[in-house]
Amino acid sequence: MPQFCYDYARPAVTADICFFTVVEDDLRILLIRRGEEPFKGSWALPGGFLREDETLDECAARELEEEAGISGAYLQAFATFSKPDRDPRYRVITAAYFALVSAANHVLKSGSDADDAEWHSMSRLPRLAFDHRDIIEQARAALTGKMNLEPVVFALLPSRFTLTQIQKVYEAVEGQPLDKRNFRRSVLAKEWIRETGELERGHRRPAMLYERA
Amino acid sequence: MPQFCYDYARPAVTADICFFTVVEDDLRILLIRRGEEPFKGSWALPGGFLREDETLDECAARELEEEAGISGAYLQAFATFSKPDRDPRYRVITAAYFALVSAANHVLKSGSDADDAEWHSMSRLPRLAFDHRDIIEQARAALTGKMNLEPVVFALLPSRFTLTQIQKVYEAVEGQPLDKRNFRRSVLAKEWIRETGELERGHRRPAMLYERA
DNA sequence: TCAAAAGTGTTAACCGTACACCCATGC
DNA sequence: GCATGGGTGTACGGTTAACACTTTTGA
Repeated sequence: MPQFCYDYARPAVTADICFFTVVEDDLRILLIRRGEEPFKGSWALPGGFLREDETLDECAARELEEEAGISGAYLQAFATFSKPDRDPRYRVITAAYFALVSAANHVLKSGSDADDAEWHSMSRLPRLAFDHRDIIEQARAALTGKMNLEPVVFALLPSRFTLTQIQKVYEAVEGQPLDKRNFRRSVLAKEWIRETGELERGHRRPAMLYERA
Repeated sequence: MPQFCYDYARPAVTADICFFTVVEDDLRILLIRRGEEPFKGSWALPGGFLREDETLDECAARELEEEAGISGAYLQAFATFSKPDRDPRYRVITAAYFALVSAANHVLKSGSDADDAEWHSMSRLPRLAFDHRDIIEQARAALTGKMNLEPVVFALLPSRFTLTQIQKVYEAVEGQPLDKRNFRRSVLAKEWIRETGELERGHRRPAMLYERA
C-alpha cells in the first residue's frame, strides 16, 4: 500500500449526494444501508472520496454512476460540511450535492455498490448515519429554491409530460398543494415548455403533452 | 517535523475570503501581495489552511483575524473550488467566503501577515493569483443576492448612518444607481432600521441618522 | 444668493392569489 | 350515466417603477 505523507494533517474530502426522484407524487431520496461500523445498519447518502485528478463536481458524478448506475443526472453543489467530529473515525470534509432523476429512469443498476441502495420517501426517513439528516434537510431547501428560479424540474420528469404531472412534481418537492389555474398560468408564462400537439390517451380525458422548450 | 501519512492522497483544504468594504461610494476588496512563487508579485485573497480542530467557518474567521486584524465581521460561505490544478504546487480545495466590514473599522492592523494587504477597488482589480478572479466574481454576485434578502448591509455601515449612506452602499455593491424615493420607501418598509432622533450636522442640510432596529 | 444634498407622493403597470364550473373520456 | 381528472377567466390587492420639486444648510 502506498503512503501519502504531508507536513500537516489533511482531512479526507468527499462528495455526498442527495439524490431525489418523484414517484407516485412522493419525493424520494436514494440511501445506502451501511454494512460497517460506525452506524452499521443505519442509512447514509451515497458518496465517496475525491480522487486526485477530478473536481468535486466530477467526483459527485462518478459516485452517482458507481453507486446508482446513473449518468447525466442534474447535479448541483449546495453546501460544505466540516465539523471536526462529524465522522468518528477521522476527519472528513464533505461537499454536499443534490441530484435529480425522473421516475422513468430511476431504476437502480444492481451489482457493485448499489446492492444496498433504496429509495426512501422524504416523509418517512429511516435512521441516518453521521450528520446526513442535516444535509438532507438543507438539500430539500436548496432544491425548492432552485426549482422556482431555474428550469431544473425537467430532470424529475419524463421527456414528455402533462401540466398535471409537472404540478405534482412541484407539490411533492415543496410539500404543499398548489392552485391549478395559477400554476398553469405561471409555468406557461416562464416559457420553459412547449406543446407537442400530442395527447396522452388511455386514462380519462386526454391531456396535452408538453416538452421542454 | 511531524509527518501525517494516509493510504490515499488527500488534498490540502483552505478557506479564502473575499473581504469587502465600501469607501467613497466604491466597493473594495482586501488583497495580499504574494512575496513567493507561484504568482510572485500578483495579488491573492487572504486565506489559509484548515486546522485539525476547527470548522471551515472557524478557519475563515481565524484567517480574517490573523491576516487583517479584524474579528466579528459578517462571514458567509458561498462556493467551493476544486479544480485539480488550480494551485500549481499541490492540490488545494478552497471553501470561499465573503466577509464585510464597515469603512470606519477597516483599518488594517500592521504586522504579521497583513503587511502586504491592501484594499483594491472592484472596478480596477490588479493581476490576481490562482483562480482568484473567478472567486471574486462569484463573491460579488453572492453578496448582491444576499443583501436584498437579509439585513447584512449593516456590516458595511457605521453604527449610525443616513438613508443616503445606506443607499450609496447598495449602489456600490450592485454597481448601478437606484431611485432615491423608491429606495427609501423600500428600506423603511423592511423595518431593519429605526430613527435615532439625532441629525447629522456639519455638511449641508442635516440628515436624519438611523440605526439598526 | 447659490450650490449641494435632504426630503417628500402619486400614478400606472405588473404580479400573485383566490376562487368554480364545464368538458372529454373510460368504465 | 357517472366518476375522474382536464381544462379555462376574472377580479382584487399588494408591490414595483417611473417621475420633479421644495427645503435646509454652509460657504
